[in-house]
Amino acid sequence: MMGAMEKPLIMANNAFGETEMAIQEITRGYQLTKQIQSMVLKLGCEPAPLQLPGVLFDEVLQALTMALTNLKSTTSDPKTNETSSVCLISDDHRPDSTSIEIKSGSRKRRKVIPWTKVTYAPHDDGYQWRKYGQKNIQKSKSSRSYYRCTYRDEGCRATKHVEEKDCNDSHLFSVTYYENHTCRANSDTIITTPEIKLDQLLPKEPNLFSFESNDNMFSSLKASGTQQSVNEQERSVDLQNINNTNDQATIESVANSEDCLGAIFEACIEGEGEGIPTSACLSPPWEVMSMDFLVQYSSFGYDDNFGFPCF
DNA sequence: GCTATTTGACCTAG
DNA sequence: CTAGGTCAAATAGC
Repeated sequence: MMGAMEKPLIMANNAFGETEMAIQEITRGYQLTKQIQSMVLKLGCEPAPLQLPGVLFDEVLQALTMALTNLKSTTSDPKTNETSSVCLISDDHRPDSTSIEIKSGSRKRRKVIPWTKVTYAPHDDGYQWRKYGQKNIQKSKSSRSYYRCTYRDEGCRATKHVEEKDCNDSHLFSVTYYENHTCRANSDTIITTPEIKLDQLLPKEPNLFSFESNDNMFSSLKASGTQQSVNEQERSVDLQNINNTNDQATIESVANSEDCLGAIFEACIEGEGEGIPTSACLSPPWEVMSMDFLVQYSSFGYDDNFGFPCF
C-alpha cells in the first residue's frame, strides 16, 4: 500500500545511505593518503628521512581513522534512532566547518569538530583575529595562544588555537580552528583554500615540467609554458623576478601561488625524473606551501567542488 | 583616547 | 583535583 507512512522510511534509508557513502569516501581518502605517504616519504629518503611529512601523514591518517570510527559507530543499526545523527559537511563545504549533531534524549546539541592545519604562517589565513589568552600546556613544552575573530561583536563565533609544533622545527605551528566565520569581513578579505583544478595546473605533457638536480625551482617553473597558460592574466607573481630576489614578501607571494602548489605537489608525488632535488620540496619557504597543501588536500582530497586532486 | 596584547584569576569538564 | 579554556584588568603602542 502506497501510504503516507512510506516517505519517512525512504528518508531514513537515504540518510543511512549517505552516511555509508561518507564512510566509503573517507576510506578511499585514507587509502589515497597512504599511497601519497609512501611516495612522498620514499622521495625524501635521500639524504635524510622526512620527519615532518611523516608526522603530518600520521596525523591525517589518524584523523581519518577517527572519523571512520565515529561514523561506523553511528550506523551500526540503521533501524534504530538511538544513535546520533552525523552531519559530515556543512552547507558551505568549508573543511573547517564540520560538525556533529549529538542527540541526547529529547535534546539535540551541536558539537563542533575542530579542523587543524600545520603551517609556518599561523596568522596568515586571511581573517582578522584577536588574541584573548595564552596558556602553558602540560603535555607540550610550548604555550598555546587563543584567538577569536575580531568581529565577535557582530556575532562571529570563530576561534582558533595556535600552538608551536612539538618537533625539531621550531617555526612550525599547529593551528586548530573552531566554528565558522559568520562575519561579513571574510567575504571581502578571506584568503580561502585555493580552488585548484589540478588538471588545469599541471602540464598536459608529463615531462614538460621537470626539475634538474641543481636547477633553481623557478627556472623550472618558467620553462613550463602550460603552467603559465592556465590563466595568464590572473597571475600576480612575476616568476622571472624571483630568481634573484631575497625579498621575503615576494617569496611568500610566490609561495601562495597556485602555480607553485600544483607544480611542487606534482613533482613530489610523481617524482618525475630521479633528479628532483629534495630541497625543492622541503626547503623553506617552499616547505610552507607544500606542507599546507599536503595537509589540506590529503585530508579532503576527493571533492570536485574544490578541485582536489584524484590519483 | 583607542585598540590590541599580556597575564593572573576564574570557570568547567573530566 | 587538575588541565585547559575564557575573562577581564593592566599594560603597551599608536
